Amino acid sequence: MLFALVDCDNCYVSCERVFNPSLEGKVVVVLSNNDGCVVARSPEAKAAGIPEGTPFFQLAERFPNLEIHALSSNYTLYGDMSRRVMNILRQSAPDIFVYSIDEAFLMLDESPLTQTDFKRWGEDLAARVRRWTGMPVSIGIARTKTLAKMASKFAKRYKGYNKCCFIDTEQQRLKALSLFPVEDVWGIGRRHAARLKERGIQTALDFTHLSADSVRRAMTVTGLRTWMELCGRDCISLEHLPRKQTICTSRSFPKMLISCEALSVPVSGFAARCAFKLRQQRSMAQFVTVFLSTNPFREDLDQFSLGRTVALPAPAASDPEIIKAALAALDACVAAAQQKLVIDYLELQNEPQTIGLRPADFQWKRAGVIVSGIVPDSEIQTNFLDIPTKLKEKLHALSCVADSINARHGEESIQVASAMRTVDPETGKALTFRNSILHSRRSPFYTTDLRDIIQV
DNA sequence: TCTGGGGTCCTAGGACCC
DNA sequence: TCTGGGGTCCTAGGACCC
Repeated sequence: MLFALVDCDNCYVSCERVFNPSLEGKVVVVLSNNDGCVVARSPEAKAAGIPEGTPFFQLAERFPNLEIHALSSNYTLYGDMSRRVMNILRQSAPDIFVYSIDEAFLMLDESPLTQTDFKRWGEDLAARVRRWTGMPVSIGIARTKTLAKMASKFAKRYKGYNKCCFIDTEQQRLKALSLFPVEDVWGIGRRHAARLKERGIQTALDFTHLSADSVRRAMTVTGLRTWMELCGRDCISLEHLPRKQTICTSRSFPKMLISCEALSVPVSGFAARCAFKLRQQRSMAQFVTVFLSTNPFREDLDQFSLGRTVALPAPAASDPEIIKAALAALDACVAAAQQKLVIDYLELQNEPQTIGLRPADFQWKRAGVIVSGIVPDSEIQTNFLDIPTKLKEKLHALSCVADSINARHGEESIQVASAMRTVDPETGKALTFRNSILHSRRSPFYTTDLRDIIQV
């Protein structure tokens, strides 16, 4: 068995360039929600030294002489382009595992009967994806997934590979390991890389020379798996549950929020979004968690973060049920935050110089909803004599109808009112958590909205 | 002024049970 | 005087990924 890892080059930037070729060869970055940080960079941006995660507002002062094209993220466009690329990959290999929006593993049959020239096959596939979608991809092929990831980095880094690197023989494996920095290995993050370097481990090859025992001690079995994969033994399984075990929707707010009332609007929206994701994977959740946190960058303000979980009476995936539980969890969060303020107040009264002072309310910068205890909806036990069960079924059916209306007429065509209680004073339109996110530099929805279709 | 979002896995340690 | 042993479950926190 061989694994091919197909990875889109600079995915978000490449999506933008497909529809706006004038960005070709320029310094381009794509920003996170609210135009916060740099999340994707063109090769030119990387070469210019722009680090990933740089706050947008710092770009101008840190790179005054650079002409930077900064775009808001357009996840609708990226998701659609990703789907097109994955469909082409699916035609080339029957067994494919989509690992993220820009990556997929392809399982390749290596039996002597097939006698495929894999290097050539990979080059053809990359060329086909490019021709049919405009997206550049790099392909790594090897006997383990970790080695395939490594191969794809070589394919990306050196033009000579013609978009595909095949690590085939034992000599090629050792050579590749010796050229590969240990911090770039899939599964070795910043922390472990720093500790390894302290011990003089620089390359992936050095890492494989450690004993299995010492790797296990320092990096647990996950590190040991990486070690074995680099040695050529396939042991990272992709038997991933197609159903996620937790689902989370969270956002930072453009402006900080204080009151429970103000928080209830985005929290309802996050809850509805989680409920939608549950229905998409045909599952239901048993628990709903809400978390809040203040702005860690504002050292002048009191910092606090907390979360509260509410158990649902029965597994659910309808908007009203998940929202109701989320609002209960939000109430619990706000009550706990109030309690913390009271304790802080009592502490202030202990010191003569702070007697009479009252701590300021917390200013919340970020909130989120997590649903957990996820079970397939086919396994839900129903009791036909139970009236609440009947009501549950109706609520679920109602949400499914809303899903199909939104699929047909666009996201947020119809939704639960508690997620849109505020109105934009300027436009008079209902404000939801999604349309209140800033993305002033977003490209059009070229592939998913007829009004945005390119005119030639 | 302005600083992202969504996941998984593993381990240690405490609570609890008989 | 002398105070066990074995197990499960849950949670928080750390580490990793894109």
